[in-house]
Amino acid sequence: MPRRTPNPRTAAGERILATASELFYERGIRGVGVDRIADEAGVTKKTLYDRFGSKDDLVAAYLRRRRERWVDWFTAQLAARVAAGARPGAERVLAALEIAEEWAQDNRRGCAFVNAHAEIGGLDHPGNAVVLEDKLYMLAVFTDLLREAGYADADAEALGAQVHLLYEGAIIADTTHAQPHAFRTARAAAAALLGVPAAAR
Amino acid sequence: MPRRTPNPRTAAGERILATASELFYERGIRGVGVDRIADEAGVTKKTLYDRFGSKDDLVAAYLRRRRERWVDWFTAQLAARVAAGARPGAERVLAALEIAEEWAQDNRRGCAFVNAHAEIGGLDHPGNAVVLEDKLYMLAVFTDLLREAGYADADAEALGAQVHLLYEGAIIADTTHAQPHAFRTARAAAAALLGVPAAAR
DNA sequence: ACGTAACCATACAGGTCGGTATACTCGCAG
DNA sequence: CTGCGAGTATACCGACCTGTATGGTTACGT
Repeated sequence: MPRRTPNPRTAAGERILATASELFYERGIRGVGVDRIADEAGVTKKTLYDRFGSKDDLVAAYLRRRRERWVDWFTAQLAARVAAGARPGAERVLAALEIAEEWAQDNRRGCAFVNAHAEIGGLDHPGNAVVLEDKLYMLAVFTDLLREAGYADADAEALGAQVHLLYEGAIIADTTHAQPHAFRTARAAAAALLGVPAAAR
Repeated sequence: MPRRTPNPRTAAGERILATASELFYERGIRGVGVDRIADEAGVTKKTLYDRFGSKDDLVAAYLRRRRERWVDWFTAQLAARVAAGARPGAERVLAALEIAEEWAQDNRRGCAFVNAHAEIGGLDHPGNAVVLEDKLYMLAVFTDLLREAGYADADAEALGAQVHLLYEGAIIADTTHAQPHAFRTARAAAAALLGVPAAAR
């Protein structure tokens, strides 16, 4: 048997994934070698391969982990805003965009999934499914927020898709420094599309 | 003197740049080595370095070339729509989004500048300036189209920035396959923002 | 007590990376 | 006719790449 069953759920596996996540995000997937990941995680390369099987699979694990973290954080933040009184519909959509802005402030390299797609998009790579998953999830977030506010299905889908474009566009405009207030602009546009006065902020 | 003055304007330099442009776009910057570029261009590596000085500079040349091509093509397409009767304001903004969609259909790997930014964004790289240039240019396209239609400066800038987010978002949603009709959605949103009925198409 | 999973350390294979060195040929402009 | 720029071919450099091999240690469950 060439290699142990890849089961990353060990202390060392956790350290590897944490290190890889940071390095992949900050320097790009192709910009980091497995040697360096193992070194910085205080682990031998053998352990890395025993836990994850291959670099490609480690990359996929990185993307899955990142998605999990984002979904958890985002969900909690949104729930907090709801608890604080954000009403269904436009208010919660704008809240979602504010949350995204807050995240972006601590994640200056932009959307990990867009970046990953730029590097592995053309290839047959286990990470690509995760990228698509994230994009579809965020699209669903917006359409669901509108559906739950009583919009008819067709309207919720049409408007949700439009807001989703503003969301994705804002991340790009923000990270590339094309627009210093990209998220504020996105909120103004979303407010207009949903027919409510734009809160100044 | 270690190396001749980098002047890419020769037949071999042209072949190198053409080959590099295709490979960089299709497989990513870090996904292509200079050896391969030289090979496929029918040129020795020495010639490549004589013409371009370094891989980083070749990457910057690729981005500049790509930008030039896009600006030329986009300008011509927009001029054609204007000649065909597209009136100032919303009509030309929607036309611009249609042109972008057409380009995207032949450029399935998405925005070369977003992709490049994902790979070199964190680094001190000569290509980064070109990326920013492209993003600021497209932002200016939309604001200028509105200014020329008589919008007050502040309105043109605010609305232009909103449409720019839709544009960037549409490219992302389209290339990642998150939204199959991303550009149509962007046009619907832009039409709503500009207060005109959305042309079905 | 024994097996086994999870780790350690070292080494190496086979290839690619960006970049340089040497030596040569061709065509053209002074 | 000579000097130079543009190109060829080949070889090399050290560093890095993903991945494997060998062998030994620790801890834990049955």
